[in-house]
Amino acid sequence: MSETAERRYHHGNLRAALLARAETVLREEGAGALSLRELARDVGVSHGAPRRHFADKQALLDALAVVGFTRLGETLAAADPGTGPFPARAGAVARAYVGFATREANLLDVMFAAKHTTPDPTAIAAAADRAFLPVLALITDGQAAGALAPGDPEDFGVALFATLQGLAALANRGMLADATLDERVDDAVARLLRGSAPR
Amino acid sequence: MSETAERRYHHGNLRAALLARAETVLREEGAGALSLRELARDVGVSHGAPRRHFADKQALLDALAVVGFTRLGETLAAADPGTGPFPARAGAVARAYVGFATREANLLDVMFAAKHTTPDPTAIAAAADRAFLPVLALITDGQAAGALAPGDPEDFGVALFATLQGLAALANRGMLADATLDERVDDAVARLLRGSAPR
DNA sequence: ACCTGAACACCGTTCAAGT
DNA sequence: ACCTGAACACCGTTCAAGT
Repeated sequence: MSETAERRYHHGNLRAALLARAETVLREEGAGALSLRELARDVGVSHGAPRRHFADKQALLDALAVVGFTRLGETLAAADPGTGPFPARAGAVARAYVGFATREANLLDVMFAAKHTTPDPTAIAAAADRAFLPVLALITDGQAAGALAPGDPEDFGVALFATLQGLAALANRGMLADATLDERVDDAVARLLRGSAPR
Repeated sequence: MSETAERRYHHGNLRAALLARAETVLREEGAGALSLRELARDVGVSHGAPRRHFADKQALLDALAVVGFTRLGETLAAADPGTGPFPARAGAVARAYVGFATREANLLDVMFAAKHTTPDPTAIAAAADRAFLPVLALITDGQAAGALAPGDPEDFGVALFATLQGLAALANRGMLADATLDERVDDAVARLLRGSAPR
């Protein structure tokens, strides 16, 4: 294992290894605990080596954000049953979103950090857009089925996303004492759906 | 309460001076630029001195969070005209919240950071509760006026706050390209009000 | 009581040098 | 092309000593 594995490792897998380790540290200890030097140590490489693959710490965080949006997109796509009444589909996707947002709270912080000042800021935006594509399709279905008033699907999409993002933020900060998160989600989504029905 | 106990350093109160300087740095450069050592330098004191007033960096951040919630409460209270139709009052308060949240984006990050692991975590929670008191009163008025369905005011409050917090987050991350923030706020609040009317 | 200054153990970043 | 290791300038935190 040693010779070939070492060689392969150092020739092409360092970026992936750093990213994987960073994801674990992020999940377990938060973004504040991320250190390029410690990551390098963990992965068995000198502290200067990461620079080859991440120009600076922010570049590493940006790469984590892209990973996060990709995972989120998969989660959302998998959550939509694709058939059945619109409110049931919307509720399933909504619970999946806040589930992801609370399970991966630290990752979410990195995904929505206001810092992305790196070489290619569009990479993150593109990953984010891709993640929300399944939701936009769902909304279009809802309009076609007469459950939602017609109009730009993004209007409802923004309102829905804002609601869920806000609920996740409250939950992650421990500010949702009285009711459970899913109850809050169901209640808020129900209000939004009622207020977005055709009139 | 009135614990401005006039601790003196060269020209006055070190704790207050550090806090004031920290608020400026936070507003202009973000939480990442906050350094206890630099703050001490700015204020003309040795790097060990802040420790007298803030046990560690997190204690400073927590104190900033309390300041932020206090300011937010004042802003919300001032925004409610106190009379007039409920939707107009709710709209005014909603716009005031997102206005604060976008004007003081860095402060908001600190206020809602998930870190508060310090001696007195209840201080922040208490400040937050106090900040939202005026909104709860407004909701009660709305129920009395028949604009909102009866029930625990906190149910509507959580949904409203989540929506606004989410919109502010989107705006602060530059993810609200198409429409202006106030348009998004008005649209989302209108949906929420329609969906929360008595049936 | 409040502040100073040295000390310690960590960082991120840069860069000449190795392979 | 990829990685090492020394160097630099910064941190947060601790603590004996000063005032």
